[in-house]
Amino acid sequence: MDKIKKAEPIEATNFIEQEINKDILSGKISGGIQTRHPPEPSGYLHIGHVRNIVINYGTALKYGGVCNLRYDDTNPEKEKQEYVDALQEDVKWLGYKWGAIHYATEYFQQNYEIAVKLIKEGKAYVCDLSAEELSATRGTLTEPGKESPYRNRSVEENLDLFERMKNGEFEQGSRCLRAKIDMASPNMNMRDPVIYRIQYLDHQRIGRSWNIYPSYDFSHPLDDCLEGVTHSLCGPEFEDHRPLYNWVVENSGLKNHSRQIEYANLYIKGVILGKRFIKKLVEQGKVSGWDDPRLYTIIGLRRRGILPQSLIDFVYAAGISKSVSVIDPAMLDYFVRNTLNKVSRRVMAVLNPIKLVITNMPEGKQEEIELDDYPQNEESTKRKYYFGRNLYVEADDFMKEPVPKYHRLYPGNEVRLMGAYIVKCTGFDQDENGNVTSIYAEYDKDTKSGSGCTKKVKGTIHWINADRCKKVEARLFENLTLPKEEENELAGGKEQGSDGDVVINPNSLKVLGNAFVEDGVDFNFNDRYQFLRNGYFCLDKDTTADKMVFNRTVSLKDGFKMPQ
RNA sequence: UGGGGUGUCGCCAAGCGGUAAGGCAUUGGACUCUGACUCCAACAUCCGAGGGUUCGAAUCCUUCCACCCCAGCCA
Repeated sequence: MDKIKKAEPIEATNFIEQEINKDILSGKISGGIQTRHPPEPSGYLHIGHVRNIVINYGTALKYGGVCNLRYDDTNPEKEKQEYVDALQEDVKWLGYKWGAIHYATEYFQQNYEIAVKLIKEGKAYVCDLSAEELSATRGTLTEPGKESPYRNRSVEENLDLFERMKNGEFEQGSRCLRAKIDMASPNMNMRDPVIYRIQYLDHQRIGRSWNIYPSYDFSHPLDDCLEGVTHSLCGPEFEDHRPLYNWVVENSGLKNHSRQIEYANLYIKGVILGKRFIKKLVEQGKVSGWDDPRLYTIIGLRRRGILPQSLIDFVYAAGISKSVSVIDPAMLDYFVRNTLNKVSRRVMAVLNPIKLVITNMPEGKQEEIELDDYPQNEESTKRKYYFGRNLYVEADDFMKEPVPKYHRLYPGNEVRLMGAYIVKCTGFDQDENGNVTSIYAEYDKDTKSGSGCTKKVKGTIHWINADRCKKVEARLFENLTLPKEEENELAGGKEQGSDGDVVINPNSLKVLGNAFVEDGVDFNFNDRYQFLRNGYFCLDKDTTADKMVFNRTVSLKDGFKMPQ
């Protein structure tokens, strides 16, 4: 805004910054850098939009400039106040600050005046062709279009007709205002594009105050210039629109000229991002809502427990270019873990419990031990916990007959119970189906953690004291969709259409209702936890007074490959 | 088959005429009371293909190929 810093070239990290540097060096830009974040409030933002946000706010920030949030709300047919509100929350959560909030609808009067100016200069005309007729005369990719019979109306007639459009005298769709450019242009966008349409709709912000609405191609460049935007950064689909953008800017009579630069969208392999696809999943009840933790909407990622810094790091690491990028989800996981690793409190939780009885520990005896809250930090707070006779360990941490390189519990083997003692497995019980029902072990009193014990064992496992625990629900997630082959198999060999119907991965949500956590830990919504050896977790909003629900944000990287 | 854009390691991505950065993934190994983290090492004789210019090209020229976007009174 008024405190924009005069821009200096910076060390460019991508082609957009290179272009901006050139503009500064060539003197095209004399003041500060200004960008805009122009979402249409027609849906929830997803991880692909995070790139737009990072680029627009982040670039302005780097140059000491400003980025305004401008709602591109020129189509009331698709927009809702619900989305307007959600958008701001998402941007705030990501940690970016806008210079000001604007709405495209704020500029309607100015847009209108410029349209009138264009008419007076013979650069725009009212066309009476129907949408179908207009489409039929636009030509094709290989053939030029035909000029509209209304193309050469007099300025007076155009002015009168446009005024009457504005006054609501004509039926919706009966007339429109078109820019007079070139019906033979190889660029379809330049074939006398529609710049104003009649629309009688209740707009979420301005109600029924306007009967005519400018199209994106007309309002966007104008609003950029009006607002003082220097660089209008947008998606690749607008590349073809750039000549039109420039045409509007040059003919607007506005002094500030904004420059449009396009960059590629961000996709993640196997992740559903299309607005209509997500919407369909929500409507069909295949997910619990726009904030289902399996969705890559910003609210979904947030609910899942991902921290904004991870998203920002991820976007920068992925880079910004003009080529289509489909990123490996493992890369996102890496940055999610990387952020979480630094801030998460370590606690023990057993997700798939199996009983472990320490036979040489007397019934009823509870021995105090000490656990680090943040062992990854130099300084860590500690908490008390108790070792006893009746414990739970992870079912995965026991095998009747070990596979090679298996370092956990099996008859005869010793492992360390984290923070407590080394125990030796002495036996197990199983039911008639061979399912293990309990494990037996003896602990070695000379091996208490922190006692200076020098004995080493290959495996250390986490555990929960059955007399000192809380039962909770843990929700584990996998990708919503499966790789194509598996998906087709699930669909009975039928190829899935692209109509938005997807086969959901049956394992995309696993609810473990019999999980246990330490009873001495006060869990809260703002903190992040690493359930040791199980992954990063956070409290879900479904938590109630008597049941805590945890989402696994992401698992830990698992270096052990179980041989088959 | 018109126009616009893109093609560099499995996935991203630097490189802008001087002889292939980096990240993720992967693979070894060290460390480890998380098989995590961290650390160290390996990982494109080659830049979509062919031809040309040059002492020298991923970078320049040329031909070809592949993929993406555009025919809303959507954005």
